[in-house]
Amino acid sequence: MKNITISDVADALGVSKTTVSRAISGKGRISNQTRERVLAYIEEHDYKPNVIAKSLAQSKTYNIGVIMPAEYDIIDLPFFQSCLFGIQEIAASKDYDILLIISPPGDTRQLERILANRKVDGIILMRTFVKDSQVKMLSQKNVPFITIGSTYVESAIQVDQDHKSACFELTSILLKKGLKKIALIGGNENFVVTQNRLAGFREAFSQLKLPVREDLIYLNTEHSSQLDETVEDILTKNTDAVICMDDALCTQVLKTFRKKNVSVPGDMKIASFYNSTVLENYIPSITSLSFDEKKLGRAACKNLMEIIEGNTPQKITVLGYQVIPGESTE
Amino acid sequence: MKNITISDVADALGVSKTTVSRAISGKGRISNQTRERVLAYIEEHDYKPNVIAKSLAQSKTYNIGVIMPAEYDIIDLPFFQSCLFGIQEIAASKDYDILLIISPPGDTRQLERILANRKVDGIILMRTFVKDSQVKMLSQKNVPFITIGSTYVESAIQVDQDHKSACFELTSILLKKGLKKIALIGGNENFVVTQNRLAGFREAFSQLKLPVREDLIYLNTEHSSQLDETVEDILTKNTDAVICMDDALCTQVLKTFRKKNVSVPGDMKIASFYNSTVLENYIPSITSLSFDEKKLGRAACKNLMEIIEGNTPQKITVLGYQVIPGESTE
DNA sequence: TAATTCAAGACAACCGTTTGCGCGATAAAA
DNA sequence: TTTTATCGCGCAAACGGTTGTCTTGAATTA
Repeated sequence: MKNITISDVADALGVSKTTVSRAISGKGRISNQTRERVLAYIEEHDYKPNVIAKSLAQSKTYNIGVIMPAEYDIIDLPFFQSCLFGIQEIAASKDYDILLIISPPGDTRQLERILANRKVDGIILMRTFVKDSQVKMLSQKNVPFITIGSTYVESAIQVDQDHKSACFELTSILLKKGLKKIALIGGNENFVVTQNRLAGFREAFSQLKLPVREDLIYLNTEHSSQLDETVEDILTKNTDAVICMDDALCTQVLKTFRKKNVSVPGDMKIASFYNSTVLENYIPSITSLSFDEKKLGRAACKNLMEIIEGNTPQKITVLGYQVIPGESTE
Repeated sequence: MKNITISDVADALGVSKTTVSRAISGKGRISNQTRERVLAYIEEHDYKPNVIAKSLAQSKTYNIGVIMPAEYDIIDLPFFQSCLFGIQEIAASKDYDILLIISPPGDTRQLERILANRKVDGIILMRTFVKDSQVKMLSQKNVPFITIGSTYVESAIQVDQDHKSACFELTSILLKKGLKKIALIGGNENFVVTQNRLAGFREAFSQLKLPVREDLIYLNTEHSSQLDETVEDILTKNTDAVICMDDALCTQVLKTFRKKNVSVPGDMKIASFYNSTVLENYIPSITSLSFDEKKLGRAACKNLMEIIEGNTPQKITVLGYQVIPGESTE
């Protein structure tokens, strides 16, 4: 069964393709009467324009590319998922679809192929890295794109969560409880978020005129064996509290604590980023931060749409957070 | 800067577009000498064919649609992620990209729009439901598609994990330890996997000529409040062991056990599906099943490629599993 | 009434490929 | 030598829309 085309519609109504096209797009000169006649016919016969042909004529695909870093040691899944849902929500409302690009941050090949093939009208990067070759590449070509998470590339339009303030506030809360020896365990140093959180951590100390214990900052802590050593080290240093930069790290730390009979919050306080499902069922409940990732995705997608439509959204959109107090820091 | 087109290449070399097209595709009659001359020129000037134009001419998009159910209470994220990675791997190797479709299982609108717009060459459903309206719709239209997870629609080509055998084996292990009063806590009854697991559970009993305690089967257990009641109920019934159909349920059950001072494995044994990161850091370690989801994604995508290329893959591909023994059932 | 304006819509070129068909040249078969 | 196959390649028509320009007839103005 062949699909019905614009010519079929035109012939059936005894008008030209132009007229049908204009009736649909609403652009160009056409009488209301004719427009309605065309639209009625289209409705009745369920004509759907061929988007491919439309793409070719207009150089527009109605797809947006969303880049998800293909890193297996990142347990940021709920983040990506919620973010995607937010993007999808806005995209769908404008009849755009999502082309998912899964590649390691340093690898621009798939992205380049997709751009060369003109398969998308714009790009959203769901995570950015300190020296992000994808961001660099995108800013050189003339493609609309949005980064989620800040980047050092001048031209990039960004949507971000306020990780710096969040980490500042979390750290401050602990410091004000008299906990001075606070360890910070973080993941990949090359994430821009990691840097931002670190900055907030430092600022909390300096604002209270307290010294940061540099020896208690542990970044790039990914693998379980390494993390065990880290915890070991933390314990020998008579630490008061630990802030974990993600919830997967936190569960591991908690496990090691239990193995070593370190009680929380008795012997040690602990707090984490994201109040994700992974932590939800811990006893004691864990103090953590809550960000609205779906909102983040929505904001990113809205901004991208603006750029695609030729407008210029504000350069940086920063979204808030919430501290969720738990028993683990009482 | 305009993009270089096939006509530019043809003109530059003094040949026709036909010849250039043939040199690239390798189809049609062309001398080796000419082909190489064309390919060399293309390489040097970095000509990339316009995929949109190609799509229009060939009615082919080099996109595959992947459907992810937009259900917030499903904590199957690692499953979907690994699956996606597997799909991506195969797709990319054939220069296909992934169009991500996020919709609730009962909602076929986005899917219909995408099909009407001919934006994909085929579809993969990452989860199927008992009465899956998406599957039903797809099997009516003439679109290549693969379901992950079995379905009752005749024409569907399926890739599946052997949840029935897996649950059978897991249950058998417990039964053979003398644990007869086994509770089964499951999520959404409308997932086909849920049904399959239930079948395996039952079979384990019947094979050992033991009666299934129907009153210990708890399906559709999603929300935390409801789950608490369920656990309460299980405890009053003097149960020996609990099998949780997913790891998120399991962590909640474990939490409630701890609250009520039910010790694992002393007072109660427990086992779960998937050995995901959520469970990784529990003490005691949890007995669970391990499936290779990435492999599943790969298999699904390979089969879809077969269909798209006009071949007929086998109707059902079933992948294995592994039981990961833990301290929780010792 | 003639000249001017303008809205409605048709025509045809164009977007960048693929592909069926035809044509001349060369090689093989009769 | 003539007929037939085969080969290498170009022509032009698709694929299904959009859009700038032109035509037509009716309304407006002088």
